[in-house]
Parts: sequence; structure tokens; C-alpha cells
Amino acid sequence: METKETTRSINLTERVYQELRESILSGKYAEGAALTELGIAKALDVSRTPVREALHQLEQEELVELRPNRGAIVKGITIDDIRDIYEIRSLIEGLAAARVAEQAAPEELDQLEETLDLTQFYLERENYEKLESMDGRFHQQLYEMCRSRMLRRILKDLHNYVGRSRGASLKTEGRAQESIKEHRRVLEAMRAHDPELAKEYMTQHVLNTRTNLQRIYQGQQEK
Amino acid sequence: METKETTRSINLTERVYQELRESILSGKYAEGAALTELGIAKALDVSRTPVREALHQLEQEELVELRPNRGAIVKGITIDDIRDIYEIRSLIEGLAAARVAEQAAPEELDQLEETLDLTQFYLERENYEKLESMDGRFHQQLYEMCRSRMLRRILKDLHNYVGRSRGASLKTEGRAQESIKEHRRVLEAMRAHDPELAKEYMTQHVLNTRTNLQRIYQGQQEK
DNA sequence: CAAAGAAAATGTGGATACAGTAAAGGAATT
DNA sequence: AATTCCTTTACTGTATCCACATTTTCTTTG
Repeated sequence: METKETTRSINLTERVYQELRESILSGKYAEGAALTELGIAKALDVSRTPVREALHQLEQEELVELRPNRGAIVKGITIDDIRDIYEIRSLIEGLAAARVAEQAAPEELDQLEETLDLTQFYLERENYEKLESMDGRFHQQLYEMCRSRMLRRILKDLHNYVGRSRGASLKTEGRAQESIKEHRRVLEAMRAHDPELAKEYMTQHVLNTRTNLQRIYQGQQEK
Repeated sequence: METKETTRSINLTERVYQELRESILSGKYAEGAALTELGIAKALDVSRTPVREALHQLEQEELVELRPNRGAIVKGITIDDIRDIYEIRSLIEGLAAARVAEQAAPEELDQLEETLDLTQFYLERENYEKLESMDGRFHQQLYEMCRSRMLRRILKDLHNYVGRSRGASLKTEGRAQESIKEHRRVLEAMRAHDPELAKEYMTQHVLNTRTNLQRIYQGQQEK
């Protein structure tokens, strides 16, 4: 009846997946690096099975390329990918915001508000890691609330890729404060159940972030 | 050294995946049906390994729900999903068309033209199966040509879901001919390297298909 | 010395074995 | 009769094993 040794709360495949994904997105595994199932399995001290499944998942996200009988190579993501992601999001994330404005319950909107308050809190304490995570949470919560399986799928998928960029964007002078303001505007429009306005504000927010990122990546031509 | 028995040209996981997917999308496995790895493995006469991997892929597409230690249940797709898919496509497929208009090589556009000619051919012979497949090919080819990994990913993904609907749409009086015409307009705009026009025509095409589908699903409230 | 080809090394695809977990059903207890 | 607990059963999660494909290395031969 006592607490069992449940150190590994979640399954191994998921853990391996998260770890690999993180390593790729953070650049720890460089573009083009070759990965072998056995190599990773040994490094993480698990059997080949979970590694295999994790690699297959990563292949579906196009973060690695699986060559039959020849192992996997890392694909990573490029600046062009990021540019495209923001362009696509600018087109459809407004739609998600509009859906939320139409259908969300007040308690759901309260949740969003809490997230914004927390964001403000971490900004004031200059805790950039938390700040970034909260900024992301706002969007993720929104995706969960939009009541469209397809929108949720796509937006979550895209969102997953841009973690690092979002962090970079929020660190530029004044952008975080501005971003919070933009989020709040969106939330207000949702509270007023005004889909059109929510859409417009959200679209503008994504575009602003994109513009800000462009400024950052300009000149610095690193991957 | 002689030719070996290479009947299984492609790998098993892929085969199982295709088969399951088809069964779900065609409604052979009803919504909510319970699937077990072993059950499917026996039915298809393979081991659990490929079945398992196939199920995981289907889970990522949200076509099944995987409950830890309890098996999978079929989720299928709903009319609402389809409606959303067309709405999303109406927003971003135009972008893909614009990219192609900007960047495609003449030989690529020739390929598209061939597909359109074939579509016309099958329409005249009232071979609806081929017709549907060609109509899909036009879009798929376009996705391959748009030179954006993210756009390609999303659009292919969405496209995969709507096979049946597209078939239904093309069978309505006159719609196939109209659809070909709309495709041709898009292609002409691409040949003229006019991104704006290509985008507009493509967007209109998707919207028209959606409208047509709405007419079909109206009244008939089947899944 | 070069080229061809055998053989070893490395790696995945797929099958199977085994352990652990969640639901279900029945016996025991109240 | 209802509730709790134990056993059974039906699964999945993970490890391991074998077969085959591919690449590399080494050897042999002209």
C-alpha cells in the first residue's frame, strides 16, 4: 500500500522522444548528424524498442529522416521554416481566436487571464524562462479551447517548432510587454464575444512577432 | 545470387498503416470500435510490431485514441472536421499556389498540365475512381512544388482526410468539369508567374468545393 | 599495384518472450 | 443484498532475438 518506486511516471518512448526532440531543436544534434537506434539506446540506457518508436514519431514531424536500413539523420529546422510558420499562423491563428470568442465559457477565459497575469508577474521579475513558457501557454490554451480538432492539431504542431524563436523574440527590448498587451487585447475581444475583432487582433499579434523576429535574424545569418 | 522472393517490396508497418487508415476513413471500422494490437495482428497475419507502429502513427493523426494498457478506439472524422479542413485550406492553399507561381520550373508546370489532361480524359470516360484520384494528384503535386516544408506538411495532412468527400463532390452534376476549369485557371496564373492571381483562383476553388460539399451534406445528416 | 569479390561489421525490419497494469468477475465478509 | 478483496484475463510496455540489407574492409588475383 505504500508508494512504489514510480520514478518513471510516464512511458519510456515518450521520454526518449522528448529528449531527442529537445536535443534536435536546441541544436545539440547538428543538422545532418547520423543517429543509430543502438547508439541512442545505449546513451539513454534503454532498449531499442522505445528509441525506434521515438524516431518514427520524429520522422512524422520531419525532424529526422529515416533511411531504410541505413539509420536516421537529423534535419532540424531552418529560418525559412520559421518564416513560413509565422506566415501560416498569421492566416489561421486568427480563426482559432474567433472560434474561442464565439464559444468559450467564461471560466475558460478566466484561465487565459490567469496566464496573462502570470506572464506579467514573471516579466516584472525578469524570469525569462518562465516568461517564455507562459507566453507559450497562452497560445496552447487557446488551441485547446477552439473546439476544432484540425485547428488544434495544426497550431499545436506549428507551435512546437518555434519555442526557441519565441524565446529570442521576447528577450528584445520591450517586446515582452508589448506582447502581453496584444494578448490582453485579444482576450478582451473574446470576452466581448466579438469574433471578428479577436481574429484581427490575433492576426496582428502574430504578424508583429514575425516582424520582430525578422529584425533579429537580419544580419545574423546563423541557423 | 538469383532473384529472391521479394514479394514484400515495401515494409509491413506501412502496409498495415495504409490498411487500417483506409478501414477507418471508409467507415469499415465504426467510430468508437475497439482495436487491439493482437487482434489486428492476427487478422492481417503479421506480428504485433508493425501493428503497434501503425497504431501510433494513426494516433498522431488523431484517427484513433490510444489508451495505455487498454487498447485503441477508433475516432474517425466528422462533418465538422471536414468543414474546418476546407476553411483552413481556403486560407492557406492559396499561399502554396502563390509560391508555386513564383518559383516553379516550366517542367513542373508541365506535369500539372498532364495531370489536368488526364483528369479531363477520365471525366469524358466517366471513370470516377480515376477522376477522383487525378483531382487529388493535382493538389498533391502542387504541395510538392511549393518549396515550403511546413506548407507541404500541413496541406498533405489535411488532404489525406478528405478523400471520400472529394469523391462525393466530384460526382455531383457538372462539378467535375467546373473543378477542372478552376484548376486550369490556377495553372494559367502560375504560367504567367502571377502569385496574387494564382492565390486568388486557388482560394476560390477551395471555397467552391466547400460550398458544393455543404449542399451535399445538407439534409443528409449521416456521418 | 589495381580491381574484383569475399567476408566482416553495422544497422534496421520484424517476431517473440516476458513483465507489469487495468478491468472484470467471483468469493468472502458484513 | 451490498461491499470489499482477490484472482483471472486481456491487454500493452519493454527487452531481446533472428533475418536480411548495406557498407566497409580485407584478401586474392591478374
